[in-house]
Amino acid sequence: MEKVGSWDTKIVISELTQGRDLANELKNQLQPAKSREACGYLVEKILSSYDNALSVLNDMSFLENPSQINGLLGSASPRSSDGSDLIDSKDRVIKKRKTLAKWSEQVRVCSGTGLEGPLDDGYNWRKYGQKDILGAKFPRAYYRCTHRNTQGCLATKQIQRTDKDTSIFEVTYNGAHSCIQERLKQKKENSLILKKEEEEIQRHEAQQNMIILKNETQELDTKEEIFPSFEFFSEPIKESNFSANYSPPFLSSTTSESYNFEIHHNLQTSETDFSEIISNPASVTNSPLGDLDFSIDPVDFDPKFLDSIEYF
DNA sequence: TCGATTTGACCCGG
DNA sequence: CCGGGTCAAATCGA
Repeated sequence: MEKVGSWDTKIVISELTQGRDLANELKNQLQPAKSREACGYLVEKILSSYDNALSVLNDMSFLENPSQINGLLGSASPRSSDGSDLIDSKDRVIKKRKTLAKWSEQVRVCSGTGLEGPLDDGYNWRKYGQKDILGAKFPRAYYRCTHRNTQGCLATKQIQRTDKDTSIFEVTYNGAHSCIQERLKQKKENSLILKKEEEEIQRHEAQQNMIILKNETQELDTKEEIFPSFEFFSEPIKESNFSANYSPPFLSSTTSESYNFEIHHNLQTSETDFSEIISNPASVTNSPLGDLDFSIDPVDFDPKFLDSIEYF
């Protein structure tokens, strides 16, 4: 394929849209199924994946259409020769901030699921800060890729528990991973990190509400209710490659508690830094969905997108 | 001992 | 000046 014009993009969008609709239909069909929890998880992941892909493609089709670029960038200032900087009204060169691909998710973690969703997104993160955010009940935690120094990976993420529903976490990802990670090894570590994080949030909440937990048992019970288990869900799912005969071991131990899972993707590439995403094959799996084995294969994925870069 | 986390200080853009 | 984001020394813990 020589290049991907808006017509080709429309086809891709159309195909993805159809796939999403079909997955939706599948979701409906699976309602009475016994293993609804597992199916629901898979279907939600499928849908999220489609949403992500569509978001990317929709943004790209924006960029392919010059008449829409002004709307996207506002009344853009003239650019300097290399296109990387902006020039203000007094002809001063303003270094354009290097913006990385940015997207966010809202993840609900409910009783009985043990689902941490993108909180365990298959990458090694190192916490480098935590801030109390004005007007927010819970602090925001800042993470960067563990391989920042060793591999120069610039990916970061922020995690913050939402005010209204304490079971929902807002996870904002910044930048694409350029690192190669050991995926299996890190999962247990992540689980430990998350447990600590949860404990910290609990502590913070307790402080804020001036609640003194009368005994340790009560505290443990509360933790158990929100994050009953980090590991048992994600481990088998991710390594099962979603084979048809896969039977999640946790289902037998899961009671009648409903599988309550909600994930919302909000992909933003506020500026034209798609090269951040596209040029790096590893970044294809940078999405929080990247831990899924059915994520788009970089080999099949790259050529079209690389061709489309020429429009940027 | 060494890598990860904590946390107050610092930086910087609005 | 304020608030969000990052730095880095102290601390933790495996």
